[in-house]
Order: sequence, then structure tokens, then C-alpha cells
Amino acid sequence: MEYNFREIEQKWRQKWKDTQAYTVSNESGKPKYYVLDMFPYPSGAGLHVGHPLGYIASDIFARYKRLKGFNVLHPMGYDAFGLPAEQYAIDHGIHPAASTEKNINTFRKQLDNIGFCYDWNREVRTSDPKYYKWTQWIFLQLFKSWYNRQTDKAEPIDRLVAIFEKEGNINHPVPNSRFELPGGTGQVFTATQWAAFDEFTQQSVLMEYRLAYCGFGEVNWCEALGTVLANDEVINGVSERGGHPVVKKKLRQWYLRITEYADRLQRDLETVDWSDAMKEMQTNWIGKSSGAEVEFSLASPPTPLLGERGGAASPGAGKSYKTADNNWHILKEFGRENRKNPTPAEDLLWQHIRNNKLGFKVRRQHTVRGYIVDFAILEAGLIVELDGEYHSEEQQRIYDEARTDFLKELGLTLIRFRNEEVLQNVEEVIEKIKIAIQEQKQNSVNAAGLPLLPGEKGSGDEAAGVRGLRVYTTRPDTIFGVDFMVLAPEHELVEQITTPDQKATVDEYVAYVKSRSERERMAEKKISGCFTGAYAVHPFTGKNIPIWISEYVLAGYGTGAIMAVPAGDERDHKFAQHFGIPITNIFGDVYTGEEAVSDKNVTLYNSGFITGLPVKEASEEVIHALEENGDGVRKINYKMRDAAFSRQRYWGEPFPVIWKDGIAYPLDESELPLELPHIDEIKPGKDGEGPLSNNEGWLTSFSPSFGGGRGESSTMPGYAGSSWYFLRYMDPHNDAAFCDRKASDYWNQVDLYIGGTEHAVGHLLYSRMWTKALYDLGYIGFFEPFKKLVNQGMIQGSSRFVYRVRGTSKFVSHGLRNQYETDQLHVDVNIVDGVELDIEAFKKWRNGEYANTEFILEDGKYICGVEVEKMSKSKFNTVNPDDLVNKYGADTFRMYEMFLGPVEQSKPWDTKGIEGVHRFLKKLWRLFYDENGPIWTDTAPSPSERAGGEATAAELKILHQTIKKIEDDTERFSFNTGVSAFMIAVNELTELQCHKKEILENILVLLTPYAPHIAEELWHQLGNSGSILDAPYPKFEEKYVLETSKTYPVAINGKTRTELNLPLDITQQEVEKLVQENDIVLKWLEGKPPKKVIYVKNRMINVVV
RNA sequence: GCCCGGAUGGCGGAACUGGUAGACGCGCCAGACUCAAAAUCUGGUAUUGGCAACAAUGUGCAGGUUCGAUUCCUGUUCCGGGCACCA
Repeated sequence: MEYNFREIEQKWRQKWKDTQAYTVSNESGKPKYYVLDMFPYPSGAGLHVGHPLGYIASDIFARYKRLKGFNVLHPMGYDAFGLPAEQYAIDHGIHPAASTEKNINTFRKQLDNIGFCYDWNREVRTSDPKYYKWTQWIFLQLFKSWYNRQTDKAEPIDRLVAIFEKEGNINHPVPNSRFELPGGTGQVFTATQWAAFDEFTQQSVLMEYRLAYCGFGEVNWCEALGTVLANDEVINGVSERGGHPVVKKKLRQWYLRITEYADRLQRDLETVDWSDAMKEMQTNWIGKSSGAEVEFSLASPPTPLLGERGGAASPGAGKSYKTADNNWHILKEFGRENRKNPTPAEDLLWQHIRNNKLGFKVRRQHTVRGYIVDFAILEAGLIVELDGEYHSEEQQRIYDEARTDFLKELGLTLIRFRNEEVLQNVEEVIEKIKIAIQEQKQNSVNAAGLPLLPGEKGSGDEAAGVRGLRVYTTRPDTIFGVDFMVLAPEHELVEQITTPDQKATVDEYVAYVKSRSERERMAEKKISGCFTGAYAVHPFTGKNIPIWISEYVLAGYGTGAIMAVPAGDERDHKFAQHFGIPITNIFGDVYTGEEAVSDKNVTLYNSGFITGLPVKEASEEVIHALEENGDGVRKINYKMRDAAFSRQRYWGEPFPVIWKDGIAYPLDESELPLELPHIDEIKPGKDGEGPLSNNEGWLTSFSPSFGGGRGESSTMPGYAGSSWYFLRYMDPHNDAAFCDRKASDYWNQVDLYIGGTEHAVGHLLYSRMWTKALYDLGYIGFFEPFKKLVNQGMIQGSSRFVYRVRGTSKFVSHGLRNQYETDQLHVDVNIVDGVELDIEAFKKWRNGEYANTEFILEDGKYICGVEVEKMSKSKFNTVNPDDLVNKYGADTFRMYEMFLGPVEQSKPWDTKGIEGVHRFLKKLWRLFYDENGPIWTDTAPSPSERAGGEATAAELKILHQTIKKIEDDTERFSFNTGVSAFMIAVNELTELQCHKKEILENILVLLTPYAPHIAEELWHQLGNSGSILDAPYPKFEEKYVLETSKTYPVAINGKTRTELNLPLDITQQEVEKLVQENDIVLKWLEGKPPKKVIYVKNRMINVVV
């Protein structure tokens, strides 16, 4: 009886369907296990052999876990929203909903062919309104939440409003440091001010806190296509389709405030079982770095006054705020001492007003003309003093009054608080300070010309409103090596600081950069940039530093500006060399002048007060000095940016918001889902809006409850639906919640997640953030979605080529192609056997396009060229799993995909070896049947008449070795060696002519996860009932595989020369003796005694001569 | 450019914690069965030299550590993936 795989597989697929064999319940006494695949985007090309690699691996593991007694959740669905369907619609006029539906049906049929154990009752589709109702709902939760840095979690926005009403935002600073309250009054407001804000201002402020918020961001804009493009749709500044120019454009965009989660996303990586490479990629993406943000004042007025800074030799002379007289450095020492021993009240107030929290720079223990003041807000001409205990002394009071008068003469206002005032109600104190600032600011306009504050920024007319140039650096220690500053070309200051004579050059350069994608800018080897004509002032030396712009500084990272230290940074070094900027050496002999010093174990040189200090200490000193002077703050930065969450596209989830008077209002949850309207023709909207903007009727249709307004015309990105789908599988049909808390408590984290590394940062990071947000808000009970992650490698295509002789219809074989001038053409890999072209099939290919072709053969064959490329339809190198399943069966296909190599490894597809696996299954079959029928034997003599007696020791050894190997290999996802172990077992059992049911039955159970159809069939043939998935998993017993001796390799100087069979319990002395009696060893010893004999039990013996 | 992987016979790969390099399969060669072919079965197969025993070489490349390195370290080349609107 033959192995008829077609009949068997079809039969069992139907039976499993009929018996609902893979339906999973949320109620079970068994322990749970959740195995998940990254769900596919149903592309029009259908499934190719690369897709199922991960699915087969997870299917094996899911079945294995089920056999081991777990209640296994193993679902599947479709990531069905996305750009390709939309593009297809634009090109072919087929609606995305229709093409997606069609593609899903194809995918499903293909998946079914392979015999997966998915519980299809739980299928999800992200484009289904029943599903995206909850995507929208989660968006609304994010919109209605903010991140409380004090409790370190997301909380409802109502709570923030309550806080504002009580104390303003003094304890909860605005996340975005560039934010300005209306009227340019900084970032901090009091409860009174909050109450006075109008609705628009209040909502604008809240928007700055929401986890899902609206802001402005740059996109790749293609005017000719009227649409926004992805980075990889832009090549060399033009669109991939059509080659139209692409520029950056600022558009209103939705964002997710993922940066608030940066630290937790980083920290919690410790709690998951992912590969180090994967964790490292996430770590790099998050890009946590610590350093300092330094504010350089601008030299002003620009260039003409440069020479007027007299006394530049004395320290601090060039500082923009020179407020003390010649004794200032003595006083400064006092100030420094005081700073180290602040009173509790001083410290408390300082914590509330430092770091620009008032919107103004505050200096502490600042020297003013012979006096040390507690706090100085020089920009506003305000001095804040706190009483110490000694201030109650009468004499002190008189002194204080005298000082007040003196400061008044200088045009400064002094306000004074008692210590208790501060300690008891710091909010009120701050409110008073703010009010004083407001008042003083108005007055100080008149006081602008006072000699007290030479070089004060803001005093010049042109630079009015410019606070200074803020840079972020991870190397504050190199600050004495700053030779120039570099701004991102799109930095907001560029326009303001550029001098008239540099304007033309700068404008030209900015326009050039605007046409380049971020990736091009990062990958650029050529050095480009230009000088703005402006200078910044060094906070310690007072030296003027030229300000440049260059594309190697990115606007989105840090402050969009850097202090360039050529001696300590390679890119800065190249830049300086290229433009001939003199380089300051701050590393002494270590710096050769050839390249920047990257070594961090150096001491500094020529660096003022940090000369001679090592990097780390120097950094600390510099940060302290900056903070004391109010010129900078310690700062932790993240490379990660907030995630752009809107797309100017049609085929995505609509935003459940309505815009009215510039305010975004959330739709009521009862109105969800907000369904995507069906539109007949998808075309871009005006001014960069998405296609939905052409549908004015729809945009205004859901606004009546708001009394007008307009919906959002952009849609959510692809990752919206995929950021939470693993939760929906737990409770897929729930109409009252995205997932019942009971269900998510039961299934909890995904125990095993399998998918490609291409999602290393995007999808995996967003899912983690959504999970954390839902956890914070109390909707689920775990904060990491995927406990263990296994990355399957990418299956590449192996392309085949034919060579057409130019100008003819002749094709020449690969080996002879150099004798002609040829064009290389892709040929369908499916009509090539290895490298030999099936000429008849080729003639029929593409509807007989090559029917009359002649061939120039070598050795009577046409040999094709080979190249490894990405698998794609256009390269004719895709292989359809359907064809292979049809020819060899699903079991063969599954095992072959696994046999190709380690799951994690990328490799090109090659169908060649599949025969071997198919042969193995046939060989397995022949352990049960020969041409005449069943041949298995029973232990009991009757009734089968084929009694085989007890299993022999050799047979039991094979069985138990296999049990151990398969368990080990399956547990560590080494499925390729697992398949190999089955082959070895079958080969050995065949050799022993073992047909004993007792042995074979166990082998079948082991095989079930890998080849479920044949295992189930033979299991039933052996007379079992029920499903083999419910059979007990064989138990490994060591006693069957124990050995008493081992054949050791004997090496001389590490090179194996012979073997010795030795008992396992032999001692070192005995080994040494036996080794020295061995003929071959003696030959290599050449009469000398061995230097040493190394004996490692169970491993090897090495003789050192 | 930056980040993360990978490289072992003619091919896919094995060697799990530093201990016999090449398991298992493909391909190839030889043989059996057959009029013949397919299928199936048996044996061989890293390279070089040798009838053989055996010897030398050998895990991308160049070094290092070690009694011993595919495995650890340093440098380097090539290939693949990602780099924020492809999914």
C-alpha cells in the first residue's frame, strides 16, 4: 500500500474542520500557552514560500505544547489596511476593500493547504469596522490621557485638568521644551492663569500633554503627485514613481507621545526573552544618551562689534551678562560655597524654577556689583531673595534695605520671601515671582539701555526675542574645544541670525537640503555646509564662535544644533578640515592633527578649569559650572522621536475626532466605529490633505452634535491596527470592550511570538507602548506584550537568468554567453531544474512568447545564470507553496521548510532538496506497510497474527534517543536538526527491520507537530481513536540509552590521530597508562615521554609532546 | 553614513557550555533490479598526493589567546536586514 498523501491530507483537513479540532476555549483547567505569528499583510502577489517559514515553526511549537498538556491559543488574522492596496486602486481602479477581500481569500486558501492548527473562529482583520472600532477607541484613550512623570504612568487627562486648576503646571512641566504660552510668557502657568485662559488656549495646552496629540511635522511632499511619500518612495530627491521632485513640507500631523515611555521601553527590555540583537536594535532606536544642554548667547549686535569686547583675556569678560565688578571672582567663590550649602527653602525654590521652568533663565547665588543675590532673573531684571535666620537681626535688615536701594538704582527689582512662605506654599511664591516678572518685563523695556547689563541679549533690536542658541552635547568635557557651531539647515534661528552678506548663500544651501531625504543626509559622505555670518559666545572663554549650518545636523534630534569639537568628533573634524576652520587641540599629544580623538580614556588639555581632568570628571565639572552660571543644564536625551500617527491616505482607520475653531474634539465612544466612507475614486486632496478631504459631505456628516466642525481627513498608519491585535484574539467577538479583562488576565502575555526582524523597531516598539498605556490605564494586567520573541530569517529568491543574443531571438547558455553580446533576462525559476532550463516549458512560458526561439546549448543543455535577490513577482523568482503542496503534500512541504536550516537564518529558497524529505516520509510509511499491506507487529501474539515480540534494547535505545533529541530540538527551535533526527531514527529502525507498534506509535506522536497529517493517519491505522493531538507525549527514560564505555578520540598536540574505547569510570592515571601503550601514540612520541596527557571525561584525550 | 546579523564541501546545513569539522539531506559517481527508463535499494563522495596504509591542507581574510579555536579576542572584506509614510 502506497503513501497516498493527497488523499490522507484532504481527509484529515476535513475531519479536523468537522470536529473543530483546533477550537480553543478561554475556560480550561490546563495551563495556558499563547503562540502568535506576526499576521500578514495580504498582498496581491499571494503567499510565497517565504511567508510560511515562521508559521510552520509556530505551528510545530503550538502542537508540541498542546501535546504537552497546554491549552494553546494559536490564532491568525490579517493586517489589512495599508498603502499597497491604495496604490493598486489608483493604478487599476479596483477599490481597496475589494482587492483586500480577494487577497485575503487567496491567502486563506493557501494557508489552509499547509494544515495549520489556527483557531479560525478568532480571525481578525484590521480593516473590519468591528475591529477598528476598538483601534479608534484605544486612540481615544490615548488622546484622553497624559503622562504623569511623577507617578511614571499614563493617567486620564481630567486629572491633569484638576491639577492645573489647583496649582497650575509648576509640578508638571510641558514635555516639549520648545513650547511657548501665548504672549511669549514661557511654559509655566499658575492656577489663576489657567483659569483665565480661554478655551482655545486651555485646549492648546492640554494638547501638549496628550499621549495622542496633534502637532506639525515635516513630510516628503511631491507636488506633481499631489501626495506625501514614504522615505523609500523617494530616490535622490525625486519620486520613485514618475521621477518628480520631492521637497519637505510642514503639515499638521497626529503623533503618539512615545518619548514619554522611552525610559520604560528601555528598562522593561530586561523582562522579556528576546535575542540580544533585537534588544540592541531597540536600545539604539530609543537612543538614550546623557549630557548637557548648553545655551550659547549670540554675539550681538553681529559682526561690527566683535572687536569691542575689551579685556577678553580676563575670565568671564566676554560673558553676555557681566553684572559684577572686578572683585567678582572672589565673590563668585562665596557664591559657590553658598550653592553647595543651600537652606531647605532655597533648595525647594530652586528645584521649582531651575531649568527654564519659568520660561526664563534663573541664576542662583549670583554676584551683582559686589553683592551676592540668592536668585537672579536677569532677562527680566528681577532679583529674588530669601531670608535666612540671621536676616532677622536688625543690622542685617538695614544692610538688606541698603542693598535693595542699590539694586533699584541699577534698575533691578528685588522681591523678598520668608523661608516659611516658601516651605509652606511654594506655588504661591512662584505665582508671585511670575507676576513680578510680568510687571518688571514691561518696565524693563525702559531700562534696556542701562550700563549694568552690557551685551544683554534682547537689548539689540534685531535679536529681540531670541533667547540664544541651545545645543545638546554628550561630551560637555570638550567644551573648551568648540571651534564652531552647526545648526540644522531648517533650524528656526537660521533665518534670524544670518547676516545680509551671507543670506544668498544660506538660502541656496537651505533649498538644496530641503530636496534631500533624511536618509540621504545621513548616508552622505560628501561634506557640505555654509557659514551664516553669525557668532555665538563661549560661556567660559567668551570667545566668539562662528555659526555654520550643515545637513549632517538633524533638526529632529536634540535641539537641532551642536557645538562642534573637531578634536573630539570625527564628523566635526572632517567638517573643519574641509572648510579650513582652525582646530583647537584639547587633548595634547594624544591629538595628532590627523583625526579626531575617539578614545574616552584621556585627560583634557588646554581646557581652563578642567585641564588635567579625565573625561567623566570633566563632564561633571562642566555641567556643574553651567548649571551654576545658568548657561546650561544636565540633560538626558533620546534619539527616538514621537511617532507620527497620521497618514495623508485613504485606506486606514479614520480618526474619531472633529475639528472646530482649531480645537480637536473626540467623538463620543458611542459613535464608534467611525466608518471609513466608500469612495469611488481615490485621489489626493488639496494642500497635502488625504483623499478623504475630497469628501466634504462625509467630513461634516458627523458634526451636528458639536454644532458644526469638520472631521479629520487623514487616517491612521498601518501600525495602528497591528499595535494591539494580539489582545483582540483573546476575545475577538466582544462588542462591548476591545478585550474583556477576564480574557486578557487568562491569556496574559504572548508566550511565543514569531516574525521577521524587519519589524525590530517599528511594530514591536509601538505594540509595547500601547500595551504599557493600556496597562497604566488599568485595561490590562501586563506591561509587555511579547514574552519570548523568535525571529525567522528572510527567505530570499534565487533568480535564474537566460541570455538573449542582442538583436536576435536566440538564447545562449550561461557558459558560452561571453562569446556573444547578450542581454540578461529573468526567467521563471519554476521552469528551471537546478540550473538547467526546461526548454519545452520555456517555449510555452508567457503565452508562447518564446515559442520559436533557438538555443545555443552547452553539452546538450541550456544552463541558466543564478543570483540571490529579494523574492518578488517581477523577478520571476517566487515559488508558490501551493505547487509544492500539490506535488509532495503539506507534510513534506512543512518538513522541508524546516529542514532548510535554522529558522532564524536568512537563506535563498531552493526547491531542489525537497525530494529527500519526501523520500523520508515514504520510508516512514514503509515501516507500517509494504506493497501487500500492513506489516506492523504487536507485542501481544494475537489477534493481529503479526506478533513481533518485545522491543529489543537497540530499538528502545533508538526510540529514547529520538525522544530526547526531538524534545531538546523543539524546545530550542532547532527544527532543522529535529527533522534530521527523525530521518536518523527511521533509517535505523528500517535497518533493524523494526515494525513494532510499541516503538512506532511513540515515533508518530513525536512526529505530529512536524507532519500532522501522516501522523494522524497512521495513528488511526494502528487502531487508535480520537486525535493524536490528545495522545500522551512519550516520556524519555535514560536507562535505555545509558552507555558503559565511550570511544575517545586521541589527539597528539590537538590533532586527532587515533581512537581508544575506554570505560566511562576510568581514572586519569589509567588513561595515561593506556595511552602510552598505544602503538599510534608511541609512533608520534618518537621515544620521548609525553609532556602532558589531557583527559576530559566524555569528551577527548590530548597528548602534548 | 549609522545600527543589527551572516560567511563551514559542488549545494542547504551539523558540530548545543573551547574538545573527533562536515551529522542529515540534495547533487554527483559506481553497482543491483529492468529490454530500457522511472521508482526503489546498496556502496562511495572536503581538497591534494598515494593502489592502500597514511600524510599534508582546510570553517571569508590577517593576526592573537589556548594543550586544543568553526566556537573567545583584535582588525578587515564581502553579503543580507533596518534607519521613523512599504508592511
